[in-house]
Amino acid sequence: MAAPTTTAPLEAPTAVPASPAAIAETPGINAWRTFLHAHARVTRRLDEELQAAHGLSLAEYDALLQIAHAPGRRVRMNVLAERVILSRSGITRLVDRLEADGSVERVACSTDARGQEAVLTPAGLGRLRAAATTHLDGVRRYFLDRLDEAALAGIETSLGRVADPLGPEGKPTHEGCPPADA
Amino acid sequence: MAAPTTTAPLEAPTAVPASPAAIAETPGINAWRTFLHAHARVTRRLDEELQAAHGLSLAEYDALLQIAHAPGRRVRMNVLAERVILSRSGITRLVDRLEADGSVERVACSTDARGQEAVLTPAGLGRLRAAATTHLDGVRRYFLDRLDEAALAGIETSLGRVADPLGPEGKPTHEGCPPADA
DNA sequence: CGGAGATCGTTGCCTTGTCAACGATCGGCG
DNA sequence: CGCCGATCGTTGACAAGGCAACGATCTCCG
Repeated sequence: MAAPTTTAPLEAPTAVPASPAAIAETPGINAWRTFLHAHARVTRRLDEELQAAHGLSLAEYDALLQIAHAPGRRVRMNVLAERVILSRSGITRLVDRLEADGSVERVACSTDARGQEAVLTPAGLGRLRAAATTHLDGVRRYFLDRLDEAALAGIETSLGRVADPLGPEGKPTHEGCPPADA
Repeated sequence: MAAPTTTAPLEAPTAVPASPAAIAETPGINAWRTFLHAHARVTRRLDEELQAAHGLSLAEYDALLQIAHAPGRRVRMNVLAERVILSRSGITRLVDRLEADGSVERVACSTDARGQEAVLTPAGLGRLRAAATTHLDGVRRYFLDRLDEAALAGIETSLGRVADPLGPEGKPTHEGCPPADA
């Protein structure tokens, strides 16, 4: 999803003047606008770099990372979807791609015959580690280096409040199908 | 673009343990993660609401808004593209859609025969104003209300630094084709 | 003036991701 | 046990956006 950028509503349809003078009215709206802008710019950059250097999209990188961090280096499709914030079909396709280039394997879940797990292959781990360098470097350059510690802390707690509950999904993430091989 | 969510790299491929214990290593990386998460959640919500209530995507809303704020309620495709952060082809298609439902008209630019301008129609203005209510309400609920003034100010200046130059585009936005009718 | 290169908006083709629908399976209740 | 609704992952059809290429035009420089 490309990320749009602005927000403010408009004046009464008064004459037909032209003055873009009255933009900021809802207090704080500029913070929101800045937020959107920052996200759009940075993620686009990061995605480009990751793609150029390793042929991975940001979403794919993220998925690999999630799998790598999971116990047994395996994750139920299910869970992966919500961790990466993608629909189930989206995850199916993303894992299709990762499987096609050998980064991941699909195995049936031992405790639920409906389930599939995405398991990281050694190749996938290698790819991820290589990509991580690029990615973290980018995050540093575009994000971390521009902010001092206080700002980072502020962002973390502020936006944490924003990211958290946000509606009718209060379920804690249940770990799906803890692998019998651990 | 759905927005991916995580970042951290991994441990040495030690044994094959399973402990996701060592995640945060690059200092500040959590701020980044939180940032991504907050964006993904909030924009998805806002987009859904806007879509449901007015049949507008966030990008379309944004484009309408940009046009409405421009002098003469008209903007060169060109300029619109960079304001909404979309490629030129992306803007062509977005304006196609807006034109199809009568929110916008395309007119040739009087001073540059290559140029097109997107002009807001009265219908488009109406749609925008209706949508603005919904949208601002959402922004308030999901974003502004969760942050106090200090946090908002912090976000604005911090992320402002992040959004700003960000690479080889230092050109100030030139206003394209100031309309002869103003 | 005239030609070379840049810029503008559009288009074809491709990728990514969503939604709705599907078959398979799970879980609970009679 | 047997059925019914919920859940899982996949698929087909589709929307949105990017890239590369195009014709038209502009701009600058000789």
